[in-house]
Amino acid sequence: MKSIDGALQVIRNAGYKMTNQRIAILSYLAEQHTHPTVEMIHQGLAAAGEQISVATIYNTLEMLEKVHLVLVIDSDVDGKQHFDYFGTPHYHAMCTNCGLITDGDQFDMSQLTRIASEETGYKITGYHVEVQGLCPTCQAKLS
Amino acid sequence: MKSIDGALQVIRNAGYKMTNQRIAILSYLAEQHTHPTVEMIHQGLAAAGEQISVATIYNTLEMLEKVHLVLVIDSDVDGKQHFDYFGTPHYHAMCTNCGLITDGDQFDMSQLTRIASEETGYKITGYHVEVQGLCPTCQAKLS
DNA sequence: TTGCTTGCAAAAGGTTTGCATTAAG
DNA sequence: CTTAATGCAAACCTTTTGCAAGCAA
Repeated sequence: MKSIDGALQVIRNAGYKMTNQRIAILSYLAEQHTHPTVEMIHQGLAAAGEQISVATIYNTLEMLEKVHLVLVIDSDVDGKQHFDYFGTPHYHAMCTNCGLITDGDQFDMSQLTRIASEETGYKITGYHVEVQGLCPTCQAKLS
Repeated sequence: MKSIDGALQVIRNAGYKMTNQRIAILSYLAEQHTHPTVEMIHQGLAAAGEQISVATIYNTLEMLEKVHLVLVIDSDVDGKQHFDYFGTPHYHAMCTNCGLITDGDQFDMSQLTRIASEETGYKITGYHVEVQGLCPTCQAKLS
């Protein structure tokens, strides 16, 4: 489980106020090994006794994305946004059958921003690398 | 402008019927240098005198994605699906300000599927690499 | 002829918005 | 105090769905 101390610092430094809701959402994200949707966050917190409105969850996640503490993953499998509270650079593998999202870090993406910047002229601020396929469970299930 | 002959063959081989709507949509995609949304395709075809329902456009694009002739790009900037009728492997640069999507092919992604397959155990069938940032136009506009 | 494809319109459902209330700094 | 953040519910809008009619093969 990741610590959220550094994250709280980033949020304060960006000039945002610290609220109980933001701490709760961040704590929830830090202890998840999944890539939750807004609905999952909402229900997960509700199950823990924290009633936070979906509007606030959307607001908070948007803020967290702005300060680069979370990554948004649009799933074509379920059509929902999934959120990734990440520490180290990594790519995602998404199962086209069940929608499972798995993290990976063995692919070196250090050159991507440099090459993309040179080729397109963009001022690069982030990236997202994803592979699609069948997860091990679905491979077994469908064989 | 790309030829659609090969694409038509792929569609037939996959067992789909060939309709005027499908040919029109494919032709439209082939002559675009943008990454159109369903709405853009619908209006673009309407402007050319082709009235095709959005339901059919959605159906066709889903079919084209299944046979790997188009790529779906979920834009976080406008919240819509953009479609990419592609020939060669490439990555995308998306402008976080105006939503412009630019293609690039100078980054070698040949190892991505191999490494991802080994690391995650997925049976990889596709990938999507995207960088976010400010396009040259927006850089000038915001400076 | 067969059944995939189209098209219309309604429904769905994730996300956004307006505004009054609350609380952080 | 001042202003940002929260919460509720309605509104929004892209995408999906059901079903009747049309058209490839």
